[in-house]
Amino acid sequence: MVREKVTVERLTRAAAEMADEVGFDNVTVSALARAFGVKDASLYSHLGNVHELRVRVAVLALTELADRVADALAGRAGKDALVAFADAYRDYAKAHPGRYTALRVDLTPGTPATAAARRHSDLTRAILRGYHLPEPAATDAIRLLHSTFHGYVTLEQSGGFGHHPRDADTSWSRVLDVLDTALRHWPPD
Amino acid sequence: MVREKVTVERLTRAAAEMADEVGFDNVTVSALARAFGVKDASLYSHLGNVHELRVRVAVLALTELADRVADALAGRAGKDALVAFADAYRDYAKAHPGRYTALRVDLTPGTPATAAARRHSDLTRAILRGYHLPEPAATDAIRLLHSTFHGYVTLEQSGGFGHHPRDADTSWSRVLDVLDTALRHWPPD
DNA sequence: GCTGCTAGCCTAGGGCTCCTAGGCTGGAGG
DNA sequence: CCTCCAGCCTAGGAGCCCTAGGCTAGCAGC
Repeated sequence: MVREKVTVERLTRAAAEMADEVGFDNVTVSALARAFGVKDASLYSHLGNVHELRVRVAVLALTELADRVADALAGRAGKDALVAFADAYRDYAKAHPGRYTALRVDLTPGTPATAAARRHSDLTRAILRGYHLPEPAATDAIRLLHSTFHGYVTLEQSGGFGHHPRDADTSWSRVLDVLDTALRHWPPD
Repeated sequence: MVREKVTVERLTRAAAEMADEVGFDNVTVSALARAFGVKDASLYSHLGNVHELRVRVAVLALTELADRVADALAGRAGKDALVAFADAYRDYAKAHPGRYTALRVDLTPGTPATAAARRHSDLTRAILRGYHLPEPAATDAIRLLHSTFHGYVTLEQSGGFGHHPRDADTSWSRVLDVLDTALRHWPPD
């Protein structure tokens, strides 16, 4: 473990990595201090409290996820965009389970988290551009997409699909087919 | 607080109530012991460790939820069954946020949790009876439904829908309409 | 009724976590 | 050169999880 200069940014990144390795709930101020070769009390020069650390990891994750999704969406429309978004989302969650779990922390309004969350919501809305849904159907559709992606990834992560032989990847692409159809034939009113 | 005889069942129920009131993560052995007017060390005559307590609450919640859903499904088929299931699910999560959160604990196989989880999965499958989906489409459909319900409820619970004026109930019934359509026109193969 | 077992409480205490208070120091800026 | 302060330290309190070991009341068997 190379002993780096302690900064809030480095602490946040280290916490995110630790979360992916040992689980978000096992990231503690003490463990982080140990990783930096420093006493835990010392970290309070950089952090207000544990909650701030957790929120920082959540914002980091939200930002990274939005970046990936934005990349994936670039130049795509319609089902292409839907699948790219969904895959980027799911791949991120798989690659960074701890960071993904961090997204569940209470992001009380007013924090920089709100901005990151808005960006995320805007990106989800961008998927719909190819489907030409008017409001309020668009909002309902976004909620459906977000719920399904989040739910699928969460259940998969917690092993909810392991009891059945059907491959989770296959189900996933089937689910995306169905969502695409749903968006193309969204009921009026 | 009436001081009741301490039993595992009473501890579990009290923990579930406490979870709904102060959040699942704030249910501790110490707090539970205080509620029973007893020292925390005393609870270890009844419980092996905190994890056991959490799993017990999760199993309690899973069982209660399965009961509600089973009630809701009785005598219904098709979209009726779908909506009844979904509403029972969402209503339970709203009424018992702490218990619902408990369902996210790792239910390692082998525990009585497995049985409760299977019952839950069987009930979800019962919804599909009216839609006549063959395997493996049925499994994919169950995964879609479960993901969407779970995701929607989780996001709603964590305030994810609060930023937009569109009513969460309205979106919910729209989502159910769309899922019903999807199940009726599930793509072949 | 007496004896002995056990369920279920207790105190004591160790280890980890979060966090506060206050002290020391090395290096940057005046 | 001297001052200041960022950023480390030690000390310590409080809460939580859990173990070890002791006391007691009530029940079972004689």
